[in-house]
Amino acid sequence: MKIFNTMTGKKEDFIPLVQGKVGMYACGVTVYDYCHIGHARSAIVFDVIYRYFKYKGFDIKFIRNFTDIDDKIIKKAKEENISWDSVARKYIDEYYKDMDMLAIARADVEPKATDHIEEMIQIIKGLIEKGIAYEIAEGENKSVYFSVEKFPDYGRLSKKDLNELLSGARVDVDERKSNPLDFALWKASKEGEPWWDSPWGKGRPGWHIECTAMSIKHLGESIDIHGGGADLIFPHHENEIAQSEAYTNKPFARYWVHNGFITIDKEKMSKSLGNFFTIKEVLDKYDAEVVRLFMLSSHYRSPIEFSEEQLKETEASLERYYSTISRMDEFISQNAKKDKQAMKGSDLINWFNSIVDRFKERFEEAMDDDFNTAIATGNTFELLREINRFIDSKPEGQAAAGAIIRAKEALNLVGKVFHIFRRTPYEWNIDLLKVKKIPYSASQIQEKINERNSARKNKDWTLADNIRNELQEAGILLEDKREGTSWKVKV
RNA sequence: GGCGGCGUACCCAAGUGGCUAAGGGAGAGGUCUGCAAAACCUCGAUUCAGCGGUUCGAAUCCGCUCGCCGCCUCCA
Repeated sequence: MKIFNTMTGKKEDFIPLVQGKVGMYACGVTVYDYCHIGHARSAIVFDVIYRYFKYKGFDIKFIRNFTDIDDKIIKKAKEENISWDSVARKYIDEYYKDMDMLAIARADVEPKATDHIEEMIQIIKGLIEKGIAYEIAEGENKSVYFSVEKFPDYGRLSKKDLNELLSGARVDVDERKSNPLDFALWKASKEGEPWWDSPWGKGRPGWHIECTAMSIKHLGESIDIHGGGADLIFPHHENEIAQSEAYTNKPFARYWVHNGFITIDKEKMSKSLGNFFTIKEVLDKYDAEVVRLFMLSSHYRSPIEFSEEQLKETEASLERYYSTISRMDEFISQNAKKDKQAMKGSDLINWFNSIVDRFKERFEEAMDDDFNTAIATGNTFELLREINRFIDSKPEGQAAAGAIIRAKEALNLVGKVFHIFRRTPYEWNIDLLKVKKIPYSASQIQEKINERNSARKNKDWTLADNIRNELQEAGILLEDKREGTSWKVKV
C-alpha cells in the first residue's frame, strides 16, 4: 500500500507502527456554523480511507475531533445572544445530521476539545518546564506561547523557512511575543469570555493544542496517519508537530494525508469569499450517494470543481449503475432455475468470469496506490459495460446466472468501501422521486402504467403515448420490456 | 515577494518512461422497439498549454515561456 505523505512530498509504502494496526487522526470541524461541501469532501475521503483499511483487514482506530471552543464560536454566541456551549451543541447536532445523510461512519472516538482541558494543561506545563513555551501576563491572567525558534524542525511539513515566514509575515505583530510566529497554547480569558481554571489563571486553550492532547490521549504519542484538509497544513499541523514532538521527543505522525479543496469557478470555496454551498443545500436537490460518488470520482488530492452540471453527470452515472443492476436482477431470476441442459455460451461465461476476477484485483491495485478512487470508479463503469455486453450476448442457464451473481458481488465490494451502491434499483428510484420532488407516488405511477397497458392492448397508441408523455413531463420514464413496463426517474 | 501545485477531447477525469492515451457525460450514425427508453455497436485527442532538451523511446524526466490556482492570516 502506498500513501502520499505531505511531509516528504512522495508516495511511500505504508508501514504501520504496529503490524496489522493503524492509528489515524483526522482534524474535524469547528462547530460554529453549518457544514459546507468542503467539509463533506474531507469527511468522505477519510471515511473511505477508514473503510478501506478495515477492508484490508487492519485493526484501525480512528479519531475525529470537534473543536468546540474557539473565537468564532464565541463570536457566534455573542451575535445570537446564547451561550458558547449551546452554539457548539447545536452545530454538533447539525454536523451529525449531515454526516448521517452522507453515510459517514462514526469514528471510533469523536472527542471534544473542552473534554480535554486537563490533558492540554499538562502538556503546556511540560512545554514550559522544557523552556519551549513561555508565559505573558494579561492583567490578572496569563497566556502561554510556543516559541517556534526552540523547535528546529519548524516549517518542515509546510516547507516553510522561518526567516522567510517572518519577512512576509502578515501576522499581527505582538510586541510581547518573542517571535511573531509564536502561537498561543493558552489564551488568557477576556471579559465575557468562557474560561477554565489553570496554572495561568482563567483562560482557554489555543487551537492547535487540542489535537495534540486528543491524539496522544486516544492513540498514543506516535500515530500512523494524521490528516485533514490541505488548508490545515499551515499553520495548524505544523504547530501540532512542533508542540507534540517538543513535548514527547517522539515523531508525532508517520504519514500526513491532506485532501484537496473544492473550488467554485476555479476558486477555493470558503466562507470569506461566500462561494460555498452547505451540505444541506446540496442534499436538498441531490441524493447523498450522488455527492459521495462525485467526491470519489476524482483523486482525493486533486481540486474538485463543484457545479450542478458535475452533480448531474454523476447522477447520470449512478442511474447507469442502477439500471444495470436492474437488468442483472432480471437476468438472474430468469436463469437461476434453468438446468444445465439449458446452458449456453460457456466460453463466454469463462471469459466474463475472468473479467470479474480481474476487476477485483484492479480495485485493490487502485486503492493501494494512494487511495485512487478515481481509477476505481473508472474501472467500475468499465465493468458495467462488460456486464451489459454479457447480458446482451444472451447466455442462458445457471452458470450464466452464477456469473452475474459474482459480478454483483464484485460491485458490492466497491460499494462496501465507497459506501455507495447500497440500495435496490427500486429504492433508488423511490428516493429520487422524493429528492426531485416529483408529484407522483409509486402506486400512482403504477396506476398510470396499468391504464396505459390496457390502451396498448387495444392498440390505442394515442392514449398510450399521452400517458407516457404526461409521466415524462413529470420526470418519469417508462420502459416497455417483454416482461412488462417498468418506470424510473429521469435524471 | 517566498513556497507548492495544476494545464489531457465539447465538458468532467485517470494515466507520471515503452501494449491501440482508462472511464463518465454530451454529440452523430446504426441494431432493437407500435412509438420510446435502456442496452449494445460504430465514429470522435496521430496527441497530452507552448517551445526546446535528455532518451532507442516521454503526456510522463529536465529547462524556459504562457495561463490558472493554493499556502504564507481563521479555514476541510
